[in-house]
Amino acid sequence: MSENVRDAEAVSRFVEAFAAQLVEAGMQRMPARVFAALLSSDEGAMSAAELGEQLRISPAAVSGAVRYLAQTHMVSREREPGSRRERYRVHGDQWYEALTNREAVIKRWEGALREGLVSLGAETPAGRRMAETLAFFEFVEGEVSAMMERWRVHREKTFGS
Amino acid sequence: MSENVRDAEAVSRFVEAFAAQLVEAGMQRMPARVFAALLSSDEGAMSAAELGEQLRISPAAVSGAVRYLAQTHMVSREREPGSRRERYRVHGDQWYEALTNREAVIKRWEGALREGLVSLGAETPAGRRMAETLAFFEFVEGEVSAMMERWRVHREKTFGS
DNA sequence: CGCTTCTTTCAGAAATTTGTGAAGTTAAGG
DNA sequence: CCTTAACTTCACAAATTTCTGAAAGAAGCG
Repeated sequence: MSENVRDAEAVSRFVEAFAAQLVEAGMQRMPARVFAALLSSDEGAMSAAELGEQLRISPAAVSGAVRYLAQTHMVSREREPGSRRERYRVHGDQWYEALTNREAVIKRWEGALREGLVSLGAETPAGRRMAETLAFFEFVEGEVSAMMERWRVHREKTFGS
Repeated sequence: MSENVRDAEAVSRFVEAFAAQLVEAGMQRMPARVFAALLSSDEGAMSAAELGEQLRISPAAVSGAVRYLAQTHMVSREREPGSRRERYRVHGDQWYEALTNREAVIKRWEGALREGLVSLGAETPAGRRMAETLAFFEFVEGEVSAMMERWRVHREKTFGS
């Protein structure tokens, strides 16, 4: 066993373990597996064919998974110059910012809460509870962007540019 | 239409709309609906029978939903004194702290990442990427508790004790 | 104790979700 | 243009999840 050949089985174990956690947190199985595979690849990028082979899934499954991941900004698509092959890349920093972009989710929660507030009346006990919940989300929303700013600083210090 | 009778249809609209958002964010349907119903109730608490009637679901469905919600600390169970009826309550402040308890989720992600780091080797490109990811989660974990502290202060100011 | 009321468990029917093969679309490269 | 490689879409089979009715299990109260 050569030392610089990645241990395919160790990689696979990680991919499946990490994907399982993502699934448990609500992500669909295929996007989770594809994402984990990209995260653990040395280049941080793979082609559809490579993904299909490593994960033993059909091109259709790869296609569906990467579409989802691209839409949610967890990976970006790149065209390999001079080829119709595409590569899917996890951008070291971009992806966890995307994770934080549950902001979109929070926004929709806020929308639903605001409507409820209107139709139930702000002066009812239920209305007051919902107003406080809404305030919490608004607070969090503001805090998150400040936190990401601090992270960038912290990251710079720890990992260099 | 009397003014102090809650408009059942408006409540229902809110419940279903808010629950739909929770579902979209990964929560199961019944827990989401039950939770939304509790949130929009004036008392912030309902019995199993009331939940079943309002949501048009079986006792079995209520039972499953509240078990999940109790496990994840989104609601607490209370025994109605002198009765075998139970009430399920959303504690104004307790529940969104529970939401923040995605911390448990993050902890498990960290676990998977650490294992991957070991088996892939910290000195590989993939290893470095995972180390940075891990550092991000560790950073977030610390920030979240500080944020909740600030929220409590902010809440005090805005809503009184 | 036994009756009654409420809750939980469980097996299964129904609905939904998931992943595939196959056909369809696009675009590079001769 | 035509060929061919790469990706996407779609209909369907399989697997999984969800919710229910029915039966069993607790716990108050007489």
